[in-house]
Amino acid sequence: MGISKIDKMHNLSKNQQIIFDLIDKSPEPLKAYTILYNVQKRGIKAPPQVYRALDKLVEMGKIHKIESRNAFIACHNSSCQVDKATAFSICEVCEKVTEISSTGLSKYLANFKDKDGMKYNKYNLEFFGLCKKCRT
Amino acid sequence: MGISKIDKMHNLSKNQQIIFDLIDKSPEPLKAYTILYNVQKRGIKAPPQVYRALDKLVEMGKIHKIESRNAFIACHNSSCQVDKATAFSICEVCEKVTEISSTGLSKYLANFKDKDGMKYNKYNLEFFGLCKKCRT
DNA sequence: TTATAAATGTTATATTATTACATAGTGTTA
DNA sequence: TAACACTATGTAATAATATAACATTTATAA
Repeated sequence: MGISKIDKMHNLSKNQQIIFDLIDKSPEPLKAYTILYNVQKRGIKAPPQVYRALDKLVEMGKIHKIESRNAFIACHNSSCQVDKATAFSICEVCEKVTEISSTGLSKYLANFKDKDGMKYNKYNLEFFGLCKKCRT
Repeated sequence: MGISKIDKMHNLSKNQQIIFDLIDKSPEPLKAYTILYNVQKRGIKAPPQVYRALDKLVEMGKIHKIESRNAFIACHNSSCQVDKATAFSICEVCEKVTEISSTGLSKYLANFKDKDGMKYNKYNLEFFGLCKKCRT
C-alpha cells in the first residue's frame, strides 16, 4: 500500500510543519530570520534548519518565496501542488502581498511563447502598486 | 537653458558609468560583489559605492535586477526609460538570461486587472526553462 | 532487518546589502 | 560670485540573507 504521492505532500516533517504553521498563520510574508527567531522556542536553533524546511515547502508548493522581498508566504491557492506558476501583487507602501489567482493570467503565461517560439515550464510574476487601503 | 530630464538620463556620474559599462559589456548577469572585484582597479573600493550606482541605474532603467538571481543586466530594450515593466527568460541549466520584449505580453500585463479591478504601475516577470542550447 | 533516502543538529562561513557619517562636486539662484 | 541645495563619493563598520560541511537520527521501502 504505502502512501501516495498526494498523501505524502501533506505529510510534513516536524520542522517543516512548525515552519509552515508559522507562515500560514502570518498575515504577511515572513523572512527567514524572523522565522528562526520565532521557532527557537520549538527547538529549531540554526539557519540551515530553517532554510532546509523552506526549500522543501517551496518545492511542494506549500509556500512561495516573494523574490523581491526575500520573504515567504503560504500558498492559499489550493491547486498549487508545485512551485511552478506564481503571481503576486505587492503594495509598495504597506508591503501587503496577495497571491493572484486568475485563470486568464495563468493561461496566458503558461502559453506564452517568446520570439523563438519557446515555452517555459515555470514563471514568477510580481506586480507592484498601491493596495486599496494605501490608495485612498 | 540647463539639461532636460531626458538628457540627464543619459548623463551618468563617474561611478555609474564605470559600473554600467561593465554590466553592459557582460554577456551574463553580474552580481554586486563580482562587479566590486572588477572595478576596484578603477577606484571603486567598497560595497556602498557599487550598490548606490546600481540603485540609480535601476531607477533610470539602464539596468535591471534579476530578483531570483540577485544579479544585474543591462537593458537592451531602448524604450525602457524607467524600471517599470520587465520580463526575462532564465535558463535553469546554464543560467543564461534574456530580456523579453513582447508587445503582446507587455500590453497584457500593463492592462491586467486583479479581482478588485485594480491595475498596477509596475511588474517584474521571470520565466524559467531551458534555453535552446541546453534543450538539445 | 537491512539498506536507502530523507530529515535533523551543529558549527562555521560565505554572500548580499545597509547604516552612518564625513567630504567633495554640481547646478541654481540670489 | 557667494550661498544654498542637491547629488554623488569615500570609508569603516555591521546587518541581513544564505550555504557548506559533516555527524547523527529518523523514516521508508525492499
